[in-house]
Amino acid sequence: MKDVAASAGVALKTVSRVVNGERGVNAVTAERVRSAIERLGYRRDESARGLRGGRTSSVGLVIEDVADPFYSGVSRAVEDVALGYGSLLLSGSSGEDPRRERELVLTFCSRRVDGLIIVPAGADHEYLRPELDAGTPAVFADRPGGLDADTVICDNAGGACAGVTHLLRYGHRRVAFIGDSASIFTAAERLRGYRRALAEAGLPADESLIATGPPERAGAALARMLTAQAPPTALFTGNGRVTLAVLRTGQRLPMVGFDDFELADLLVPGVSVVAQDPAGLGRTAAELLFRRIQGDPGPAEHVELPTRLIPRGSGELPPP
Amino acid sequence: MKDVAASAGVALKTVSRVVNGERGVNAVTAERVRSAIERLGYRRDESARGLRGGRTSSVGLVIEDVADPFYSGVSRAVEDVALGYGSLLLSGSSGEDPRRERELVLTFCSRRVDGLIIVPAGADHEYLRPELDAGTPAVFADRPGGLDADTVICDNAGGACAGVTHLLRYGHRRVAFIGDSASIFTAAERLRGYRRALAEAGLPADESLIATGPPERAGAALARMLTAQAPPTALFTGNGRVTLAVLRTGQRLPMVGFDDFELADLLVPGVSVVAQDPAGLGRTAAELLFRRIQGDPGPAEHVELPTRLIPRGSGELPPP
DNA sequence: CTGTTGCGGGACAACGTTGTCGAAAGCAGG
DNA sequence: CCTGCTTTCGACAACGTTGTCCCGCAACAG
Repeated sequence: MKDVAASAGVALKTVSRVVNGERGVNAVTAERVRSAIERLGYRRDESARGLRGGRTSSVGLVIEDVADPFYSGVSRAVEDVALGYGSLLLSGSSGEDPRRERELVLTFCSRRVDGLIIVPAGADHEYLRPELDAGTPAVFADRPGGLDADTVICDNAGGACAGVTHLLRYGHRRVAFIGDSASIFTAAERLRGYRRALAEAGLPADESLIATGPPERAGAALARMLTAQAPPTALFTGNGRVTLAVLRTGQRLPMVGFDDFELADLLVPGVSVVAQDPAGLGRTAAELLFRRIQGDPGPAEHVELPTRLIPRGSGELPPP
Repeated sequence: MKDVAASAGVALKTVSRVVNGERGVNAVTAERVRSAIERLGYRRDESARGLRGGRTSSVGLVIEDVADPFYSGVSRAVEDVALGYGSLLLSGSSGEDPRRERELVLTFCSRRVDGLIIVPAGADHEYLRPELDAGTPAVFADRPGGLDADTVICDNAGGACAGVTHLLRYGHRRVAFIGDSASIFTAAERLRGYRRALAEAGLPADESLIATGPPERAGAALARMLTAQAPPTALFTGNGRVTLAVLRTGQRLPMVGFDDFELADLLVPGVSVVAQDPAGLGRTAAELLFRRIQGDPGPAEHVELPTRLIPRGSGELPPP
């Protein structure tokens, strides 16, 4: 910018004015400055700008893994909203590791993001306190973060309950549940929904039909259940990765899965699912965040997004 | 930092020394500073740091769409490499729009990224010239960028040739090609590979068996071919989206698709594919970029990554 | 006692911006 | 001619860091 000013024979401030489209610059002078900018290939330094003013026009997003279609959908939606607000999205994958999540968040804070959207990997977010106090808003997405901050989550329990109830309607009385580790909030909620569905139907919950743990162990869990004395006649899976793991075993029994996935409709039979809306989740969280960034002071909001049952065949089969 | 210095009763520079682990600070003083940092919740401002020093410890990545599994795989790999180099990844989706790509790249440059990885949407990248001249390295990934910069691409033609040859080996003589718009580099290359395979087998290329255009029109194109006088007995699809579009038509004929995808193995028959390695692409491009950032001066490199044919059933069927 | 060395620590400038203030010049009205 | 207002523009400080230079002090050799 200094060079541009020298080249155009004006003061620094005048260049700044032209770049920012402020008034108070003669048209002729402005043109001279603009041509100097063009000639020198000058580009305003956003980080210096953020240093001087308060805003950096950037927001941070911490997800579990960009390569997971659910989170990449979230990411894309947040990016689009940020674009609309003239903001850049910084995003990173925590890989479900609380330490890495913390590291990412702190990195974003070091870059003075205007706000944060976090899919919590850990339970404790006290480390965020200084930032929140300093006025950097944060929104927790997909799972609650423990702090009294804005939160956008899906109706995990309700969705699971609806999915299981759907199976019960076709006459099943022994519906198994295979889900992710119970320490993960969404997994626990969905298990809660499963139990609620059974309770509402007046059925007892048989603990031998419930398995939780890493998705890669889901296949083995199913095999155990099917070879037991009283095997299930239907299955509810707690997330997309578990659903895939189960499908790969080759075992086909009536089932409904949590999370929609590409090609679910092309399998035979089509896989009935309880679908979340990743884009909606990302969009809602981002809109909420930008409202905060723009100064909305109200109390923390807790939004719950609905799920949608999509029947495709696998969930509409009666017991043998 | 000023506050920390005041609170610890030392000078600014001493705090800076402690934060950066420089020597020349008494252990007692250092401890006093550290406790002040803790007490005040101080966090070094990375943008001010980048302003003073040259490096910002960040790199930019422009892809077509994070929500596309291929690109999210690339993104994840680049992120992992960047993490290893202590660098933050800024990434954005161009949506195949050259204007948006340019805008993103310039935004990244405004933030003074140390380097760029670009999946080119447009053909002209002259706008990058000032940055390259200023010493910001750039690597083009998946497609060449026109400039004389480092490039990492897949062996599109070779992969397509291998896929088509595979079909020919099973006795097909009328293999159709349905691909993305010919204006896209990868699509054009794959079509070239298709033609090469036919030529090598001594077969004429029947233009009525070749269709290019947006994936959503692939289904219609296939329908036209199948109802024509001399329909194809096998099909090669030019990318993952086209493959999906074709599968959704419900038409099943012997086929091989470019790009692997989740669940390809669970369809009946399993879909044989020519697989690219998105993680490998991202990793290679990122490693190359960081070598440049660290000062490697050599001439522009052009890396070509191999593809892998994965037979799953759909490509191993003879003509009726 | 003097000169030298090393260590701990501080003052200051600079990075590239922008907000604040004020100066100079032009113009209208008296 | 003076006064008051507007337009145009520049000087300067400040944002949060870090590199450079310098100073004071203790230890040590001569």
